[in-house]
Amino acid sequence: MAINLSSTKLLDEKGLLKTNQRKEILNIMSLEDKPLTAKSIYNKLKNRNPHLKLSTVYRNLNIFAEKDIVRKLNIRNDSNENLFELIIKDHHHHLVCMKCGEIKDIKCLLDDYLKEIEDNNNYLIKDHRLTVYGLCEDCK
Amino acid sequence: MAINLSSTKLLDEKGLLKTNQRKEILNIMSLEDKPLTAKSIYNKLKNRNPHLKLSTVYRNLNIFAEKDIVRKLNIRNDSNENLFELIIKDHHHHLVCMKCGEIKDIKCLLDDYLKEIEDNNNYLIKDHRLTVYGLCEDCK
DNA sequence: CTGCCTGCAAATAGTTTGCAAGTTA
DNA sequence: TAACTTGCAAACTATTTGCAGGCAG
Repeated sequence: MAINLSSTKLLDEKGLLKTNQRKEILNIMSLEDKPLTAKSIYNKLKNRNPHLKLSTVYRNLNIFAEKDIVRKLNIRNDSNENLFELIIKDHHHHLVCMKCGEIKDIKCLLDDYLKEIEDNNNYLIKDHRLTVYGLCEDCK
Repeated sequence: MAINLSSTKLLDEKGLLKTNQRKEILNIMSLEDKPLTAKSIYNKLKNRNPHLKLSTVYRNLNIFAEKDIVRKLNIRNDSNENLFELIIKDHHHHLVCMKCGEIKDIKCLLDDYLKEIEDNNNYLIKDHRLTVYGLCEDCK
């Protein structure tokens, strides 16, 4: 389910300069059906653009995160690298296989629960992240 | 709600040598009502034991995590440091204030939802972590 | 042309590791 | 004493930053 994304339009909307590096980063992220690390994005792109630097990827991912184009997950991979995913309209969570590392998207059914938390704790709830860990069909 | 913990008993049960450093780390963690970073544990302990090294804290937190004494959270603080908490019998989640950083424990009501995920995806679910972000009473 | 962006190199910061000396049982 | 743990210093790895040149608008 690759996302159909117009990277130039998105960059325009957010008031960011439309550079090739930025468009390529967004395009790669929209083609993948899972969160990516800065390094994996870099590796996928450096064939086409040998001048691209990892620091540029990091820099833009941070800018995208500030502009709510991208979300920095609080799941990290085994190498302690951050994972990033495009923010798209449908909110979802992640189901992670503890053995092979497969990540699936799962739907969110937490609205009632969140309302209860909000009332009980006198908080204004803004966001939440759920990660479910288990063994996938092949690994269990 | 500091946990009443016998660190020596716990270390015994897990087959770990009962050193002062380990006991002190566990005691500090049981006194705190929130997840701690390696550095904050180190800072709290180095007054009493000036020889203690940060690497020793890290080393033991990792050993504790392997032995299921401690849990490494996938929330990180602003400095990108890992947070650790004692694993205690009652499962719970975290409610984090986005402004002041306060972390509260909240109860888990996800059993039905998890069962549904398990069935829908053909996974065997082993664990899950929810973090809810918002603004606390004082910050909102 | 003007300011934002990138490549490059070097710095930061969190965490890990090798080793010799010290401690636990 | 034998095995395990710690202090110490140094390495490692992910991420960030300063700067000069390059590119988008």
